[in-house]
Amino acid sequence: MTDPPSGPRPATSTDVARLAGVSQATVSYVMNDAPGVKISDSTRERVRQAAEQLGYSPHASARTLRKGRSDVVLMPVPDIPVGHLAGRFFRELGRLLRGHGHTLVMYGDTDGRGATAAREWAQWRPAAVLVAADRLTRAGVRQLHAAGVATVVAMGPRPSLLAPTLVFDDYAIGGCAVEHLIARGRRRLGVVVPAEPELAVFAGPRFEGAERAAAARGVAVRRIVLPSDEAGAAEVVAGWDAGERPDGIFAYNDDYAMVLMRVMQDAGLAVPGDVAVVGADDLPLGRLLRPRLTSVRVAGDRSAAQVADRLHQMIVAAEREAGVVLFESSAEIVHRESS
Amino acid sequence: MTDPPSGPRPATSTDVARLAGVSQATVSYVMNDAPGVKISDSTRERVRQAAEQLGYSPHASARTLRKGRSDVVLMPVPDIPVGHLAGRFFRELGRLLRGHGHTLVMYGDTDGRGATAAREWAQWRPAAVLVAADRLTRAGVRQLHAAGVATVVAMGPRPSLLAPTLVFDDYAIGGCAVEHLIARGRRRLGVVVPAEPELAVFAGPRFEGAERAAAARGVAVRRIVLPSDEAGAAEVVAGWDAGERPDGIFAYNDDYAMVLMRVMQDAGLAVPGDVAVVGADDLPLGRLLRPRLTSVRVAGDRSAAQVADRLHQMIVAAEREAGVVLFESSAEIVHRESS
DNA sequence: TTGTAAGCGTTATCAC
DNA sequence: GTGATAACGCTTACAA
Repeated sequence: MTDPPSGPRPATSTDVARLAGVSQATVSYVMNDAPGVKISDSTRERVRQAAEQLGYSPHASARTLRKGRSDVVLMPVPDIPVGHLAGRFFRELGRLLRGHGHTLVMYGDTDGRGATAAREWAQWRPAAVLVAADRLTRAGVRQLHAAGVATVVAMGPRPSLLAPTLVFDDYAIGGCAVEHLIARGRRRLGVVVPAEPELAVFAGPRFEGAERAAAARGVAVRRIVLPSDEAGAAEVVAGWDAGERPDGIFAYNDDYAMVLMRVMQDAGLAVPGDVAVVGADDLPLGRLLRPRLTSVRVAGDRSAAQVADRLHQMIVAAEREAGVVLFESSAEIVHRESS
Repeated sequence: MTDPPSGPRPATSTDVARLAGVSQATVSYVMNDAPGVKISDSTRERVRQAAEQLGYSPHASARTLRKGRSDVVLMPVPDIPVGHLAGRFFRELGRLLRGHGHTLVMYGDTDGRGATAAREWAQWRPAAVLVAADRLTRAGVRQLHAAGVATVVAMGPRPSLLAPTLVFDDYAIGGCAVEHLIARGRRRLGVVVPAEPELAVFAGPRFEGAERAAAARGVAVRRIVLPSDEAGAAEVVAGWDAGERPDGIFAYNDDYAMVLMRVMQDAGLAVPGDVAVVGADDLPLGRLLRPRLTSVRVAGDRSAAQVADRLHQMIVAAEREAGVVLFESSAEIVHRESS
């Protein structure tokens, strides 16, 4: 791949041993606080000093090779924009996993799935793989397990049949929004589906959830395919007849809600007078709009801390029961002025 | 760290060799398309088949150990929220680096700096490290080079003295905004500095850039420490005397600009009548506001493709000249209704 | 054209 | 308590 390193070689444990005047194994014992091995305090101290002096940093690959598995929790991420909840959640999760001796790594891969993708992830012999549920196949999971990956965790809108799952419940988001709209007396409901295809993974469940909740109350919903740019959105709105125009819209998320509100207002429609609008994700900016945007807030039923603990436990025990829910997001309405 | 893997061991190149009836070395040759080694097509095919059948995935750590360096481009990221430009830029960069055989990896680390942090990054023997300029020290860079890291790249508002740099020019952003405000006839200028301390890295340069540009035109700027929440921001605005109130404000970025606009309007101030407001980052949402927000758009002087190419070249050649600018963002005003 | 064998730096199993 | 020593899976001279 690349040329060999030039310049001074990095210090190895052998170098440390030489400097400290002990055997190489002793260095390893000291560095890892090996259990069941007694090392005198003086030796311990000398080794520590020598390591410090040489700027010794154990070679992660050598360790992984020897142990058969790294301490990495691998999160392969294609180009999907990460929502706000997820963003915060994973930052926190990463911080917490460190406390358990793991390192959360976002791995910029292609958008492949199944066994082929799994093979690439497996190269790194991670302790766990955290990946979108729809990128897993039975063969892929098998491949990962065969590669010594202790734990495969799926992420998706519902429990995966292939692995324990972090459930980000997009169905509930749609349902919550629609229930609110109905409670506010709206009956001609519209649900935005982004025109941008990369959002389909989230949009599908949000729409379905909305549809189901509406159906349960005997209300129909209409699908509104909306582009995220103002001009395109304006065209969509301009195409509405007064009669068939919705009086309540779940706009997929706050971003689309803002575009929609703007173009509807420009078209002379009052929000919420003529049309109520509900977004999702509860972006800080939404509450600054006129009218302030009603939104579905997505929260977790469990803290990132609990997920981190559980994940660690699963890695250690090599648990791999499918269908288990490690985390489930909950949806709740934040009622403001737009609905 | 964790228990050893259970179940079937992952297939090794030796397993593949056995199945294909060739030597282990041959497997390596075939898998890597080794240059200067002729392998008959039939052998090649048999090896390929065997690898496929066993679901063989080469052990990245073994490869790294042997070669002394991995193909990873490591990007250690603490909890700093990534701006929009940066987000898009790095997604693109990641995609492009794959084409060169590298893998961009976001590494969730602590927020340490200097040699200690470098030691942790060095563990992975990455081909390159991409990191915030202020986390680098001379010792840290030396440590990385000693660990065989071919290339250390800094990211910051100006060329680093320690490494080649991706310059995200926050000075220019502040300057651009203030020049615009002055051109629009504003003379009592305010510059927002977020109350949130984690933004200081960006806020400092943006403020300084604004200050310098103003000074060059004989105008003073006033520092406005603004919290990001509406109530806090409202308090700040309420504290202004009519006389000393600014007539033009650079609001740090679009987020703060939106809060500021909202609370100023609620306080009875007209935008841009009484106060002109300029944001930065040109968020899509800004143009949806009333009035539509003027913003400083941050663009690149070079495409991510060029940076990827250059970075690859640097890795291969182990170039490490400090002061070189690999990328420099440019700032340009997007004039809308708020100024 | 293919096989043999020497390491890469670490951890773990034994002797001492 | 500490020190040899044998893997771990791979790449790459060099031998055949």
